Amino acid sequence: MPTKTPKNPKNPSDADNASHTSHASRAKKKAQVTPSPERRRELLDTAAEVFAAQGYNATTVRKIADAAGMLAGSLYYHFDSKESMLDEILSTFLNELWEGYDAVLAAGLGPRETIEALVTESFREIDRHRAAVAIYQKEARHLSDQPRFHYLSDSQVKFEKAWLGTLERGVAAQVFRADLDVRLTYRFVRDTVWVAASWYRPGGQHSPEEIARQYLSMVLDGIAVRPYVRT
Amino acid sequence: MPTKTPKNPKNPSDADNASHTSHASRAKKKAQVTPSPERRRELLDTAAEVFAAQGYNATTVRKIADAAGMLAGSLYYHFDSKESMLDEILSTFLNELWEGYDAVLAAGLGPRETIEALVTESFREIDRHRAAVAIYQKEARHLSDQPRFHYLSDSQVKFEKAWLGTLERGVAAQVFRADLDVRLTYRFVRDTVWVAASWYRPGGQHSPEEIARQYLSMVLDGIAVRPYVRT
DNA sequence: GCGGTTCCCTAACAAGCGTTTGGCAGGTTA
DNA sequence: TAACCTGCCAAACGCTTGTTAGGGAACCGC
Repeated sequence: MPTKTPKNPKNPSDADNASHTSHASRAKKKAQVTPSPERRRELLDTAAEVFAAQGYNATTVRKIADAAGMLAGSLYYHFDSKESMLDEILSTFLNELWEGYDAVLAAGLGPRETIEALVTESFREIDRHRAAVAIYQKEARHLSDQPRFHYLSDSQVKFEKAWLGTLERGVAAQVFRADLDVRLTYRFVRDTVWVAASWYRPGGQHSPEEIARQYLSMVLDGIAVRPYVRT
Repeated sequence: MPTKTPKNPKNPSDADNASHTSHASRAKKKAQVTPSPERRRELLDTAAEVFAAQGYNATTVRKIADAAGMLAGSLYYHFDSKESMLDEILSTFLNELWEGYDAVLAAGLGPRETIEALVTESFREIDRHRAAVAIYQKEARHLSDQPRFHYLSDSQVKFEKAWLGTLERGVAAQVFRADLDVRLTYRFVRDTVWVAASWYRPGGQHSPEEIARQYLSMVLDGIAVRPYVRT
């Protein structure tokens, strides 16, 4: 990474709307320059697509520019760096994700209903942010070492707390099996949901809700035929 | 990738022991040079570890050399290129995997027992080739575009045939539920197993067999408590 | 003690990387 | 008409990358 630390560290009119978790705190270098947010979104969408397909490191800034129909340098009118594109993609996704999750967790549902709602919400997020989810899965682990991406770890901790907590509540309430290792169960449920982003294509034959329904059916009841169940 | 196509395309004593699927067919350039296989293994192991931790593209050849306690150029005494290290890591893993799988599939077990055996075998492979599995998962998709790595797609096709076939047999034999989308179930089971490589650490508190047992229990019977089952 | 082999180091190479700089066309405002 | 943004291009920058060439130390069999 030839990041020759920029020579003009002037710190101008740092006035952002401050809702984002991470990239919002970064100062905007060039003072007079104000690119339109719509174009940013467009470019971030194509960038996310390329990142997801090729991997972040394998994606050159020239490939992104290519996909966007422009030249490499032109991207720097809209963004500070390649890394800040990644940052914005991931943090935007996580913000939206937690909006949904927090709503579910605040609803005061029972353990089973909470799991069902979380899974359904997750598939909706995958539907909306397929590329971002795919990037997250591939890169999160080694990104979270960098200070800039610490919010990834934070999110993961929060994530684990929500899911694990719900599972434990469920075991205590005897709606989930007590003979399983809860951590193992957590990872099992978490992974099965999110890896779906690697094969899911929006507009396919199954809606997010339908996929969620089937996944939940498998996770909760298993894929084996039951001998005979009396209720 | 500064791969300046080598200027000496001489094609010497091409005599390999020809068991490997992919890299074995590549000619050895330098005629007089014969590095020891043991050292190769060692270096490949550390390379795999770094690849798995940082991602293939983010891993520079200098980092690998560092981890191995040598200098970047020295690696080229043992290997043609960075890419051929990746190749050898992946193909070695896949060869061993298919040895195990083929044995299971040839055993003539019933559908449920086949699934159980495949899952158990998979966790054993994860135990043995954790790094390679992690690399495979992160990189396989975009690698299989390159001709050199076409064997990854081939393997995936074979893989799908084995699992999907077994599941369908199971549905026909009424040991697996018929009300689920079989493809979805396949992806579910497949993903459930293999993502474990991302958190599994050999020598942990659970043996591969124990993890397999719990995973199978979840996949087959679900995590919900059953009302009352009469056999 | 000599030729050969094994394994690594030193030092460079050209290509590709992310990024910067300056400028120019088109639209908007005055 | 002039001044001013916005969005992009053209061309270069310094660094890092994968890779190579040549050499040298240690050990071998003879």
